[in-house]
Amino acid sequence: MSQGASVVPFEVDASCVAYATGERAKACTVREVLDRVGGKWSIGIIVEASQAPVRFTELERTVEGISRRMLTLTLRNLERDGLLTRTVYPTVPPKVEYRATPMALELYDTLVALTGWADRHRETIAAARDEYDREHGAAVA
Amino acid sequence: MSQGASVVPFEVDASCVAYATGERAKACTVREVLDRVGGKWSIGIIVEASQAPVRFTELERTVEGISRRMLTLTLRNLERDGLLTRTVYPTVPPKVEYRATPMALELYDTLVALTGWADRHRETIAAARDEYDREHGAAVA
DNA sequence: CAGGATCCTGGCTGATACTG
DNA sequence: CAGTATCAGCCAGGATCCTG
Repeated sequence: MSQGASVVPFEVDASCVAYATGERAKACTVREVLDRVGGKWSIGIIVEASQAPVRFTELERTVEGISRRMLTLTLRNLERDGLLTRTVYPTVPPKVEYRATPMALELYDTLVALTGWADRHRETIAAARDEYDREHGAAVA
Repeated sequence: MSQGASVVPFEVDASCVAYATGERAKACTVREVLDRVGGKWSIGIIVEASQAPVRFTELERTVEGISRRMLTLTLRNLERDGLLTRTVYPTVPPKVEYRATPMALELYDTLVALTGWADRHRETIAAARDEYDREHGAAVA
């Protein structure tokens, strides 16, 4: 985190540059990737599927608030992007297991760091929000 | 985005639990925090503002693709949550500087890790996506 | 059990125009 | 320069009903 540089266009690493410039053509943009991961339910699902293989209904209960539709959609997208594998067991009551791919597992630590950060600062953020609302007209929901 | 509390079967750490259970009441949910950070433009702005103080127009040029409106809105939200400070210099051409707060700076490394991961795997993801589309009837958008 | 299909809404978002 | 205001569109997301 260099802050000394005064002129500093950006001394960021390649990934951030690619992110900022929206450099495409090659493959997915960093933004495209982040959009997928940053989806409302993706993180929760990836985290769950990183612990152990999970079944559809399991996720439906674990990831609170998700609708069946969104679970299906998110699952499909994550599978499409190679972040989850979907295994169907042709048993009589169908059984489908989702598990994180190595690529997704590699992301796990970062996600834990992210949720950890969020967790550590929630109160501070809530406080900041309250104060901001108090100073400025309030009511911003 | 309303959620109820419940039980989490897995042995995740506290942050993930808080995330999964959507435990509120205290402060912001982990999800609420992540929603803010996970916004379409937040990461880019935080990353920029973590390098050095940035001005409005600077961000407008650096964060490619953002509209003036969204820049303003995202900036306001980030400021409200205490992730950015806004400094107004009452000069004749107005000058406003945004800089990341310590809390946001703490997040910087994680964000770099995240964008780094995204960058490293963009091609893999694009490939997985292509293959998925080829196997399944294509057109899943 | 694990989806698929459909309908519908609200919020995020972009485009455009105006201002201190 | 650094915003604010307004209008309109898209689509993520929810609710509901149906199936292999």
